Amino acid sequence: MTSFSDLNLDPKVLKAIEATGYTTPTPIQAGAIPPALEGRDVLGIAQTGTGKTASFTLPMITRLGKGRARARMPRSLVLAPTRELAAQVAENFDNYAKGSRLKKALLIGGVSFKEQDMLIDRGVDVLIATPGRLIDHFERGKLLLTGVEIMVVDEADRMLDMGFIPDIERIFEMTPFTRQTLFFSATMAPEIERITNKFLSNPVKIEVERQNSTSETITQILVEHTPKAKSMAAKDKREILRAIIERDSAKADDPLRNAIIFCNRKVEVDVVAKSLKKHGYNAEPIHGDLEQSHRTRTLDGFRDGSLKFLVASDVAARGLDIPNVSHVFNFDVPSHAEDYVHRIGRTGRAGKLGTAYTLATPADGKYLDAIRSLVKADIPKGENPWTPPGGGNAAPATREEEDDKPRRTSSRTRSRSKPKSEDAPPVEAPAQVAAVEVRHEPAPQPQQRNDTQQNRNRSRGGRGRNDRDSGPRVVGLGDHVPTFIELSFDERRDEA
DNA sequence: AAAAAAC
Repeated sequence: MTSFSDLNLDPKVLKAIEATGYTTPTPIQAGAIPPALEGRDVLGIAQTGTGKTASFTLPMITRLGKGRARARMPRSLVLAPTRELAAQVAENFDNYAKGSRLKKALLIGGVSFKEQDMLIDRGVDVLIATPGRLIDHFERGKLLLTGVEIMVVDEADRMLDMGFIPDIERIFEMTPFTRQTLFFSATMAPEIERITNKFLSNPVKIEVERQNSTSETITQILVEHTPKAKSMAAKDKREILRAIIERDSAKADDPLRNAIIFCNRKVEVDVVAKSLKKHGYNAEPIHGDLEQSHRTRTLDGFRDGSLKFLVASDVAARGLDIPNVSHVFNFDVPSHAEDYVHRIGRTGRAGKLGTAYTLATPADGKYLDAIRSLVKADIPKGENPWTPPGGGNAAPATREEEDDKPRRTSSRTRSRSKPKSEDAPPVEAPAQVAAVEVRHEPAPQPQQRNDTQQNRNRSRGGRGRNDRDSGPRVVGLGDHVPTFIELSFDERRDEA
């Protein structure tokens, strides 16, 4: 078994790792760090929770150790899809770069440019950014990416989901082709494949399975409910949610200590958070419409335990590393099956046990099917601890007056009936997220490139990035005008 | 049916 000390990392980095208490690299770290240190491109196929972040920060710090940043010319660049993820990478970087003199800047939206500008002006070794803000800085002429030696794309599949791929391509094209690229994605969708073929050069491909501690430690439970009317679904689910919270808080083993409650829509996040608060629960919402400072504060509160219930949109579904989350609730069944895996992966982390509830109504059938087929397993059904007043679950409507309210109004917080949190024995059967195949492919063949000329002539203006494999035809950087510069603002906007 | 990311 390798240990970090076998990995040729900078002694100062090793010291910082030691201080964190880790001794053994995770599979993605063991696979990615050695080639990354050699300067090779790396294609890492790994989920969050596999130690992915350290697998690029550690070699980056080591490799950047020598050399010095120049004003406005960062030496490395890390791209992350959300502000929170970027901030998390920055934190990780701070931890491991303690002993070094490396300067870093975090470029994310929602905060002022001023401070970010100042840092860039002084020169940074590491730039950690979300695509939008990075491009904004670039457009203002505050930033040159021609000095980037190492570029990291984290959570590429999520970037794809969020429509960032064109931005990512533009950013790739602003950096020198001589850069080293470390590229991470949980899946290899065709579009991701295309990007990696285009921008990675003879990468070392490392594919690791979802960490056991994630899948095997999560108890998944499906709670089904048939509302008397469709419009009652949300209200009923809020009742069910509280009933489960009450029941599981009182459990002897693996009791509920805290929870992330995922909703599909931002308005629903607000409604559920408000409703929980109204019922005396310590809950706060988090989603993209909230001010960044508020988002940060809320997340910090949840991390340090002062906030017990985080009601979240999918902004918090992926990548966020929050240890000690005992429960995850899918208040809504996610409409993208992969999001299910990401959401429930927020619990059961670092070897701890976790419970993931999914509240479903008959309308969710086809999404549940998609989830079942993705995880290649059934989600065990658990008991619904809430009984609607005056009747069974599937009984015909008797309280129509409540149902007929317009949707907006009825989804406002009006929940009032006390949950009947009888001690229905929790029916739990452990389910596992299907393991992803493990494949280590240390050295795939070089890509065959013979379309250099076509690439060069493409209307988007970027020269073919693949020229790298077919000889030193591209000389220097001067002939390359970043694509987005050639487009007007309107064109850029229309492209998006 | 949506979320996220730039002013």
